[in-house]
Amino acid sequence: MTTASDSPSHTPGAIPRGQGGDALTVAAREMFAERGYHGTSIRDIAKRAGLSLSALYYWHSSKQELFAGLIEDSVNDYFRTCDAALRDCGDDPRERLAAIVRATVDYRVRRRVESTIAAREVRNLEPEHAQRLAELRDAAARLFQDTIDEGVARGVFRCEHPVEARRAIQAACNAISQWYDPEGDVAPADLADRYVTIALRIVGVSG
Amino acid sequence: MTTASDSPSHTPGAIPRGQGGDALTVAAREMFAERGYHGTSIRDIAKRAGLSLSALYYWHSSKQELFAGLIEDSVNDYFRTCDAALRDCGDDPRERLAAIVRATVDYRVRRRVESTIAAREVRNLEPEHAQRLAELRDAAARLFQDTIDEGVARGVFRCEHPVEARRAIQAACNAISQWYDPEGDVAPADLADRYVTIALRIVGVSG
Amino acid sequence: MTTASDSPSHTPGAIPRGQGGDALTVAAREMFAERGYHGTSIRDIAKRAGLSLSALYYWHSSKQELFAGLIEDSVNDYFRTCDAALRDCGDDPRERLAAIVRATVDYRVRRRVESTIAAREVRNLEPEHAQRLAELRDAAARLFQDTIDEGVARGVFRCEHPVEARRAIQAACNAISQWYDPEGDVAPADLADRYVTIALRIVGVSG
Amino acid sequence: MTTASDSPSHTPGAIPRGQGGDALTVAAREMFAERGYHGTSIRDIAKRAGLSLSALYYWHSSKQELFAGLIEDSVNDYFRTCDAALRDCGDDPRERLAAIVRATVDYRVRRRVESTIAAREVRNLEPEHAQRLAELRDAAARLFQDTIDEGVARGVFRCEHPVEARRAIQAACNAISQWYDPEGDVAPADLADRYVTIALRIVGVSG
DNA sequence: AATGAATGAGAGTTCATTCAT
DNA sequence: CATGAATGAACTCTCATTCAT
Repeated sequence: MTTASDSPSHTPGAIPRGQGGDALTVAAREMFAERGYHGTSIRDIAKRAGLSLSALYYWHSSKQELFAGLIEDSVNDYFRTCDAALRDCGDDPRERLAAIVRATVDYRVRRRVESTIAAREVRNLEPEHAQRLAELRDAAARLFQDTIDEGVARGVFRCEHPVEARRAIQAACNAISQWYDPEGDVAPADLADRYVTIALRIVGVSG
Repeated sequence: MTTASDSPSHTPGAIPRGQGGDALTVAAREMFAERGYHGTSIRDIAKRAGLSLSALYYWHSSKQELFAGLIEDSVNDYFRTCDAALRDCGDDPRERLAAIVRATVDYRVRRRVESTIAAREVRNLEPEHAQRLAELRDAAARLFQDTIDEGVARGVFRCEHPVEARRAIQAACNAISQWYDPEGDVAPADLADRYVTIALRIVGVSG
Repeated sequence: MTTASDSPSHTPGAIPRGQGGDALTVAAREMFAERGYHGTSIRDIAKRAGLSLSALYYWHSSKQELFAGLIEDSVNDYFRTCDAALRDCGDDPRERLAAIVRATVDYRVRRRVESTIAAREVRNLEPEHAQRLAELRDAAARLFQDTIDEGVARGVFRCEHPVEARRAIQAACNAISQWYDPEGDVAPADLADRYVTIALRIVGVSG
Repeated sequence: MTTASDSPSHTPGAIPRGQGGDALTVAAREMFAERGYHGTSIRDIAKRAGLSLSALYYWHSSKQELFAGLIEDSVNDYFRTCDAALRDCGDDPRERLAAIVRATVDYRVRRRVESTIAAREVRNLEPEHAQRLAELRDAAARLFQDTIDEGVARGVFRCEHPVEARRAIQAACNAISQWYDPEGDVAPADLADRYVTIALRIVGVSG
């Protein structure tokens, strides 16, 4: 809950919630999503947050740190969501795959904006952060892959190219944040159901 | 075949191939893909092309024009590929969906680099170009959707949510350019086969 | 007295006198006069002001704004000077013409530098500012013309071509800033007397 | 009649009239007048002349040379005009002053465009040309001044400040090119008459 | 906890000019 | 007589960042 970006980066103890710090991350999230990392200037962010440029530097030590904080925050959220979903379910591969898909859809809908940033702007992370993100990305891929492979091994999934299957499922889920309209008429839970069906079909479980 | 970006932007007739103009588009393509639009400076592009900054301006009237040219070129290629594929096939929805998927996979592999650019950097196109690209994007979606809907109508596809099906298929195919390794051991044709299978499963045709 | 160009262009209230902002307008005035608008680079201005290029952009939003500010300032000064002169004099056309000529000479001597800029560099003003300046120019012409016409009507001026008379008087006064040497031996007040005589002769009042 | 700018600057023998060379000087004259020296690019000139950039360099060795040629041409014209006028008149100061004024007005109307350039853009001449122009300017001033002084000495002019008188007369005449409209309804000859009257009044000869 | 003033580096773009053909 | 291709320097302007207050 307490994230790096809520407290001044150089005095990491004090947590003045709800003030300037928050406005900045909100503004940064929106603008990075709209215009990308290089397309967004730190002045623009400060202006949209209604603060001075110097105030931004009080809360964040650099543009990169502000940016990386957003992404890290969001990715951590994803893993917490996955963990929670898997904790509450048995060991049947169908059930497990469904849980992961549901967690992914949920995340892509709930964190639509940061999600888009993380997908498109990774290359702008400095090596340090980039590597950590790459590891998390791999971890997510393994989560899917292990479940699929296990299903194939147990004979409940019928799937000649499990790697492609995993890629297709992930790609489909990840794309959601690019088109989902929170004001539209498909509820997140319904959407999750539909993507579970799609995922199961891809691994050869005809719904 | 003859593309806008091969000739000086102010005399759009002549085609001096294999010269400075070409080197520039090649360099631009690579760098935009690696670092994005705003992350790439036109000095970098000129340097990689082995030309001076001013030479770039001899061939292209602006960074934007160079950028938009690349994307337009690539997108036109996609549509030519689709058209050709559909021309050579019957009217069975399975056959048609397979043809479109194959064309899409082919394009995403063949034009891996521009493809990534087009997907991630649309927002950096100026309105004029952006709109044209949006229209083409819609046209591509319709190509998929119409085929799927027809399949459902004829009863050969079994698919409760054809819009999500289309989105999943497109997302899966589009993602290819993000991970495909031309030096890897999966031939494009094989890859296409695997994605045709995935697509058909998504629309309820159990391969 | 307080002019737009003394405060950062984006917070047009505060007036930090005697600081960087002032140095810039001083430098700009001199250089624009010496080399003209296009002949003066913004780097030159910053250097002469002893500031960095970026500091200039802290105080002024663009070269044009800095330029237009100078001119506007100076032209406003002219009109204040004329108004004051006319307020303190009766309604005799001779007295009034003398007052306007005196105000004009005074201004051309006092604001020698900007005066030259305004005369030679109008065409480099962007439409918006240019139009406002044109209107002020017309107003000045009318000030002279009305006085002359009234003198003719009352029979105190003898003048067959009052428009040419006005043009000649204005041209003569305006040219002063091109040759006047503040270190020379003609005091501004004496100069004004001489030009009053010339003006009156032009309208047929033999001094 | 044959001027420097009509023949290629590096092969000063051949004179192919009426072709590219002429178009260039015409275009240059217009653009320098409209936008000033620094505001006019050599590309703009070539384009307006309907020639390529390289063609311009065939006819002129540099932007400066093209520019200086225009001005020199025009100033020489002025002196030829003055000489002719003075040759045809007696030695009465009134007659001589009238002749010079007439020549000046004639020139300012006939060579309106270059005239404006010469007045406003001298500072952009390189030292070499600038000095020559300054000398000519002085010569012109002397022409007026000598005549006025002679008139005063002979007692036909009544004029306490003959230098200011000269400046006023010159300024009035020179300004003509800034406002004269060749399509207006004042014929050059009439205009000259009016300015002769003005000049004589300035030196105390009541018309 | 926040600001106003300043900076150096680098952005995209245009300039006058050259030269082989 | 004229062109197409190229260059290096300079242009206006924006960037992320700093620091005294």
